[in-house]
Amino acid sequence: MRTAVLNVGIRTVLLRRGPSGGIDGVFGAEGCGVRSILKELTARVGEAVARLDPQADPLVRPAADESHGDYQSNCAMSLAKKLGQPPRSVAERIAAALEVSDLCEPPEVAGPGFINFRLKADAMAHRLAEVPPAPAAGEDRVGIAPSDAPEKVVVDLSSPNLAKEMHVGHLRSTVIGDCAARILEFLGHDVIRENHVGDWGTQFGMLVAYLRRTHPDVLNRPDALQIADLEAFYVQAKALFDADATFKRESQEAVVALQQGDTATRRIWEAFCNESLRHCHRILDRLNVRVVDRGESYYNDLMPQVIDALERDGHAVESQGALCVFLEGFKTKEGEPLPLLVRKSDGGFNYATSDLATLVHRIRTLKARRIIYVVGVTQKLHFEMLFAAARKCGIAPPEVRLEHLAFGSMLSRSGAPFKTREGGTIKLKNLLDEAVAAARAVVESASGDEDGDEGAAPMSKRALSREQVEEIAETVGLAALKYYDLSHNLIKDYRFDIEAMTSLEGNTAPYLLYAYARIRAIGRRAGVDFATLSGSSPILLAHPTEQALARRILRLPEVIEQTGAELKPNLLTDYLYDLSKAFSRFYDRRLGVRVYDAPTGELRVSRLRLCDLTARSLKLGLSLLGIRTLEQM
RNA sequence: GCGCCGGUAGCUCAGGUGGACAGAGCAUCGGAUUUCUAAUCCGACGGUCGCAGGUUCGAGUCCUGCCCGGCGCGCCA
Repeated sequence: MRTAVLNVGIRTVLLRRGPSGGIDGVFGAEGCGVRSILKELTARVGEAVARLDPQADPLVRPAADESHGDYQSNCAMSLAKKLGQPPRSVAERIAAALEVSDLCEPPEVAGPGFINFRLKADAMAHRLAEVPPAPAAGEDRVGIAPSDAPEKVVVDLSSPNLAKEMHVGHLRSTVIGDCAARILEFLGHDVIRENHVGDWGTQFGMLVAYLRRTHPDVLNRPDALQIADLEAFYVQAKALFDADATFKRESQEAVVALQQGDTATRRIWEAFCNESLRHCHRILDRLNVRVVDRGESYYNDLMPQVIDALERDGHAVESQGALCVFLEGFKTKEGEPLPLLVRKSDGGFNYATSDLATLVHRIRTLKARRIIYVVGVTQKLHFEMLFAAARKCGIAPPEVRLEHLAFGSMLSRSGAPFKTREGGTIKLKNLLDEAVAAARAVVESASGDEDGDEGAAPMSKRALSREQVEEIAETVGLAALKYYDLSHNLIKDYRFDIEAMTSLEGNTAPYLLYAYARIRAIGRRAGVDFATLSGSSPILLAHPTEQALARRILRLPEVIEQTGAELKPNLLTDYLYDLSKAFSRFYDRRLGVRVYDAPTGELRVSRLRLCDLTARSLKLGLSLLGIRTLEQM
């Protein structure tokens, strides 16, 4: 699939070559300075290579080793094999046919047949100078244009069960799904964030019955329902259910009443779900995650229609009393065909039923062209079967992309399952509090010592009030949690390590947030308004650290694009860390350059603009991860 | 049993369709320095990329077998 995506991307660029000879790619809209250099070079190499083989992939990528330049093309080697010619001579011919003098030094052929590109400093400077200033209000795109081929995308994220409180198991889906949605939105797509909450099933009969007993006034004032501890409420109801036969009967009757649409029962159920959703949104608000709530019950009426149609069309057949869709390639332990069960032998519906109905709704009503399920890897088989069944039954036509964005589990620091000492689930709220507390300790220890240790003097000028510390701790703590999650390969399990994630050193949110705050402080101290620094004066890239920083800033469009194409957030986190390290070197007193006391006024403005572009790139990148920045730390 | 996913430096992890000596952070050790927010920068140390074969000019990456760990495998979600 990855190959297909890349091929499509390349073809798109080639088709879009404008009369000017420039590439109006995803990042090349008029008036928006920064285009993806990777795309542009890919197009240029593609044109040169096409003379030898129209099918060949230009294989342009950032240089593996900076000593070889900024970008490299690896296409000559494989092409040479195909043509039966020496790879170096193929590379020489491609290099000779290339027209890249506006961007790069003359390309060099090296090693077995690599073609190396080194960007010209003035080309980089020119591109950076084209980036428009940040808008006074609203989103700063840092000069990156949105896609001109927007798609309707559904991201299925978070999706807790309303019977209980959100727990640590919901963190990854929420954070990863939000990140995917943000990146796709930024790229210009029309994203619907579906919070597919569990609001139906036998447990809700029990909860309704328990609510009747504990909150007799709920019917009179359903909106006033408050349950302080949802988890405890569930546990108490369950205990009574197991111990009390009368209550058990009431619960079962409530289930039936719910299914039959009994008004009073449904009002109680609704009151409970709304209260539970309020709990969810307290957490989602805190995480700054926006969703559309649409519970499983939303599909109640649709399910029988969908299933009846499957049965009528012969896609689903009865087996051992259950209605099944048989699919090729799936087997049971015994080697028998493994079907997807879409209706239980008791006539009831299950997970697969509601997922199929949900797909129908998303494709036919919401008109989604791409549906991304952000769900743990343990459900991989389920989604493979679901997708296969949806294809087979014609619910999902070929042009609709179905993706399971699978992620591994969050484990405890020791590598064991992440549970309380008693083996219970950990509430998500408690986890957030723990991260914020750890961040508070870090911020307090670094923001000037009230105990008055040796180095109090330099810190005193940014001593923070209690309120400021709280605000910073909240932002840093949640950022640390999200960033740590997103900076790992999604498919793998990872260990929850509060110290590592809140550390101020290394590839962490606190490091990046500090880097950002530090750059903003430069602007404040320099007494300039970055918004007015544009245009008039040039960007000068003479010093090696200036050039290194420029290179990093210019990679932002291609990194965002690739992160969105592959849905791998750690590509973006790695980039942001690399960018801020490049800034630290640029700003280093020994190996870097002077900024606001630069030798000339022109250099001062140029360097301040580099600071501004770095800060804006960091802010944009972090915002796509769902992380807020701070002007001061 | 079958299937899927992992196994990379002491630790935590990156490694785009096979490509240039396998990268980073932490930890450890050494250096810079009284500062443009040092919450920094530079350097060193550290790896038979689970094992064994194979394909290839070239394999952490592809193929086969095996070892270890995790997950999943008909009426839960």
